[in-house]
Amino acid sequence: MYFINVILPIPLKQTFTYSVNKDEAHFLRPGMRVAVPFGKTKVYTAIVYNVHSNNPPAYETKDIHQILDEDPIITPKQLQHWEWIASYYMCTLGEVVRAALPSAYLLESETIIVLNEESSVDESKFSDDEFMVLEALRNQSSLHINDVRNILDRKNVVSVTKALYEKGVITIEEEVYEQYVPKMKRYVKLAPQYTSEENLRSLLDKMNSAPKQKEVLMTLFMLSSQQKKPIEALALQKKSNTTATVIKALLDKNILEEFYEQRDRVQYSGEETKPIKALSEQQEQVFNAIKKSFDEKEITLLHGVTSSGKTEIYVKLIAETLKKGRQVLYMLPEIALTTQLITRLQNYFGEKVSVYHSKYSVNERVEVWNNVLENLQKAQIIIGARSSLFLPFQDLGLVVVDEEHEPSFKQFNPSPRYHGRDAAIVLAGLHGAKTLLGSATPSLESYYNAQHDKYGFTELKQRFGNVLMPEIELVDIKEKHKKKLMKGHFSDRLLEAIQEALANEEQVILFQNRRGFSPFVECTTCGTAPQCPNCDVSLTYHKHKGQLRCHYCGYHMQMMAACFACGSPTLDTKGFGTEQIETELKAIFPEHSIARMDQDTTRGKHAYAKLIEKLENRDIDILVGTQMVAKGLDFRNVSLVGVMNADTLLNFPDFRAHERCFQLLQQVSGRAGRTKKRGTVLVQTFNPYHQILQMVSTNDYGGMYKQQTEDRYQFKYPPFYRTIKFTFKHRNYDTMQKASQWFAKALQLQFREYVLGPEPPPVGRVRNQFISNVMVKIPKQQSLAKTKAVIQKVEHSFNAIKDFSGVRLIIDVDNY
DNA sequence: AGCACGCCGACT
DNA sequence: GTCGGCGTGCTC
Repeated sequence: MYFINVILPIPLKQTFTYSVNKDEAHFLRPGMRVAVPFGKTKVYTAIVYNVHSNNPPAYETKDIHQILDEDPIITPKQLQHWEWIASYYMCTLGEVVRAALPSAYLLESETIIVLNEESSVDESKFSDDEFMVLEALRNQSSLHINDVRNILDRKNVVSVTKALYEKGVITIEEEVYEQYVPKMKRYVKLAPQYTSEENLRSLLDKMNSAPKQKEVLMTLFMLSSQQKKPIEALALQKKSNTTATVIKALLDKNILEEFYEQRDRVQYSGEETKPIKALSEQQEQVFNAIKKSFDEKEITLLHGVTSSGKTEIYVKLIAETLKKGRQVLYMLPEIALTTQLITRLQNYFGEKVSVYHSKYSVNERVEVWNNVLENLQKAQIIIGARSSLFLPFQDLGLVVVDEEHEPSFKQFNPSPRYHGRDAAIVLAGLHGAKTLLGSATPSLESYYNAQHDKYGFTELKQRFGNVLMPEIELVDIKEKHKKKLMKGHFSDRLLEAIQEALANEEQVILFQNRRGFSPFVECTTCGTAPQCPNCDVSLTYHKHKGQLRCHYCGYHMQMMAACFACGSPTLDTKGFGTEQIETELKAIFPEHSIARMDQDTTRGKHAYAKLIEKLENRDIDILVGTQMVAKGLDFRNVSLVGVMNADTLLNFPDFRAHERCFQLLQQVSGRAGRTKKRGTVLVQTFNPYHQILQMVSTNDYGGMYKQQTEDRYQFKYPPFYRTIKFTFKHRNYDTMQKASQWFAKALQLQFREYVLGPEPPPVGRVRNQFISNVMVKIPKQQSLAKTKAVIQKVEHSFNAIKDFSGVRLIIDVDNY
């Protein structure tokens, strides 16, 4: 008797046991995929966890359906890493598997219905729906359950299919489709019998009557003498300037033979690689410091101001790692994964670079996965977003986490809620690889670790080529308002600066961290502001579309002409977003080209790239945008950056608001003056004396760090305490409230004053779900394992309470 | 997570 | 009286 335990890609804690025969048991190894029946109908792709012969006593095991792999596609190290993720972030292995594997590797069965030919059909007893399905089947012979849904235009089609099945009209099958389709390329070659001189000559003689075909043959000979590679059918056709029909004729006459070969979708076809640039003196020093610190420490933090040339240092480290024959993972936040950077690395490393992120198609991802698994040359360096840490590395030698402070490294939804940086550090540990964290504004936690000798630490203090850091000036708009020096949302100072930059033919970036025209609309007569029907927020006015929109659930409606409540037409907009800034700018600078960059204008596939290109070509004089403009844009000609209102960043209700504000403003400032000329940054604010803004203006990271760590210590936040956040969601307010209160109480029994809440988040209802949060703070000396064990016990009891069964509980470990 | 089974309101 | 709504419980 042989059994396997498998991981199913679903949020269930246990593995599941299936029976296999002797041959299968010998063939199967952990990390292979099998298709298994699960529940009454479904077939899932599962991962073999182990093979054994312990017959589970409590239930009857099912047989597996099919083995899907010849060799494991998941390495033992990966499984180990995934188990760490599951246990640290308190989720199931199945959830990790779902996040980790390219979706083409995780197929689920689909229900197919097929016409039963033998049945005699008494159509008079059919309902309309049944009849429609039958008609469709007569044309198509088989239907997906989804097709049936479309035909009947409704969601629940079980009753219809069931009825048809019972009448014996159809049979129902479950099928698993292989989703990954290798890309095949067609090649042609001369049929083998013509390889002898003699046959070939007589062939060519015969061909005089078919000059077109003869020409193709001659081209083929020419091409094969030039290159050893097989000849692509398409290339031949183009080169000999002919049509597919001519080639087809040659194939039909068996003069040519065709064959297909699998081809990589992701292929680097660039030029030869360039030698690695020599480092500046400063870079060289830092490079050596990093290597020295790697002798003692596993992790090193590189604090390098914007455009100080961090990438060159990474490149050199990567080159050294490759020399040792080890793989490199270069991780970046998704938004910073620009073509600019990828091309730069490809210039140095050519085809050794592979890219992996969510914009890649499922097929491309499978290919990168396989290349990494096989440790191929072209997968020596992986550049990717956080999900690339799930790839099947064989021998990782270096992990670079660039823009280490970026909050987007933390995944929130769906589970696993892991932090890309932290999970990458653990991965590096498993491989005995070194980790380099890089940032211009390191996260407080990483800087703290570096200060306390947990990480090594190096610093790049000057911008490359000694370009000066931009001058940052705070503009007090409270005073400007008083003195009536505001024009719309622009102070006279900002307008002046824009005019000056434009006069010098330089570009301007304006930053406003809110999209739309205004975050709410208010009736000046009765004070009513339209709210989202599904969420507890006011609707944002989008002037272009003439719509009111909810930024939480996507609800939208026509902008009304008069107040709903009192019918008065005296509507006023409150607050402002990028759209309003754009509108005002167009009125003030009608002769200049103004563009906007936010979620609304970068929705299309290439919209973002197009905007960047326009900016590069100087087709845009002023760019208005949200956070998006803060990331990775590297433009020589931007001399002025304006922050429309810094206060919204400061007043964010989060313990990291000040840190984030500092980081964001520093990042935005980094966009200004990347060439010889010193750039200017103007920050408009109502609180010019706010400590954080003062520190931004003096570029005082150290001061910010000191002040913020004091705050964090006092208020018991990271890096001094760990936090775990629990979120409760339910469409009934009372149920949600009771559930969160119950949970908080249960936790308080153990953790006492370290439990916060329950309290509602700033937006207490989203998509008709009421929300409440509970937070646990864990002192450094408290055992994490024991804490999580207690939490799991509480969770277990919670799930056993029937009243709370509909309440969604979300656990977020390190919710920052 | 799915999915089936089972109990209560709006339609033929 | 049925259809179909979603609460509840189970999955090797």
